[in-house]
Amino acid sequence: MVNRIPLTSEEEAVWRPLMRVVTVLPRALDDQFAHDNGVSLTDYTVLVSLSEAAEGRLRLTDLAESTALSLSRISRVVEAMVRRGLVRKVKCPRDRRAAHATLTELGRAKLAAAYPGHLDRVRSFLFDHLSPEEVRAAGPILARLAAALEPPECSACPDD
Amino acid sequence: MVNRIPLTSEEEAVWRPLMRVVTVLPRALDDQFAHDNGVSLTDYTVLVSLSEAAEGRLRLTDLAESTALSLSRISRVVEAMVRRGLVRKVKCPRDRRAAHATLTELGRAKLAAAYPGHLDRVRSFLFDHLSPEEVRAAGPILARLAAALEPPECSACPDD
DNA sequence: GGTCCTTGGTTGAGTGTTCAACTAGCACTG
DNA sequence: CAGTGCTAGTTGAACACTCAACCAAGGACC
Repeated sequence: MVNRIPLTSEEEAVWRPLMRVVTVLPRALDDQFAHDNGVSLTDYTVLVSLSEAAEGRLRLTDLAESTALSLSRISRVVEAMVRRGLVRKVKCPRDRRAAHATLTELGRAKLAAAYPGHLDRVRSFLFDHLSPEEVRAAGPILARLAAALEPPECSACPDD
Repeated sequence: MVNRIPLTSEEEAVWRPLMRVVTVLPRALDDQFAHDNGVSLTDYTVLVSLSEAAEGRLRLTDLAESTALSLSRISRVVEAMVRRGLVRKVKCPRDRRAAHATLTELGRAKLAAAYPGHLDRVRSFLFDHLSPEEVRAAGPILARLAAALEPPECSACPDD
């Protein structure tokens, strides 16, 4: 079942820098946020998710899903953001267990303020080093990889 | 100085799944390690770095560099691994400030035991979803990105 | 409308991680 | 060889994150 043939050197040449990117990139982005604005990368991700949500609100569970963070983490992060006035939590009238998170004006403002610097970093970390063709080619590949990592609840996968 | 033009949709299609991969992949690998063997992804990375080091040893600072982890983290991680008998710490005779970390037999054994399962996951997360051409194409690109993230001490970069 | 199972969310306690302050040893200068 | 400054590593204290236990509400079934 386990394939013991080691990675080819070409595979190594993909895996190693990928791991490097995966460990360094989040920290690099986080540092930038902490430095420029008073929000962490996690906070920023939450702000973005909420700003893009239909009706501008999300249940915590959906927020967790859309940010790829655990529910307990989202629960605490949102709690902290509520304290700082970035988001609001409203009890869902439909399901009294659920809570919706929405952006406050301050949250929206923080997001807008953080955006340009973030964009700048994204370019300098990533797109400044990729040709347009590479960008075009990378999209579908990354989408496939991201999908492969979601498995826990695969929507329409054959039972394996 | 800051380029405020938002990402193109093609860039979005790269950035979003990349962030997803970057947040989910480390956790997925870590879970596997925690489950299969008694080592974390961080531990495993340390074991690999040491096993590949010239003379089989590295100063903590170099270990931090080669694993892309902070020195203080490495210091604590190594301390914990010493307690568990996976590595040994030897005072460097040349520089009495420095300490070399080396693998113990147990550490080497743990690494060997963890390797096949790890390999398996690497394939199922990554290489099972890439064609050989994609692998070949991705290597140099990722190398470039990883290099772009290292900036703190750029070896031969023009002063900017 | 009671019983049982599931889902949404919170929380206590433990672990991991970071930052800044610190010790100790090296290296250069005079 | 005192003085200054740098580098290797450690550590306390704060913070982030996770896991598992938990409560409260919905839903299904009888």
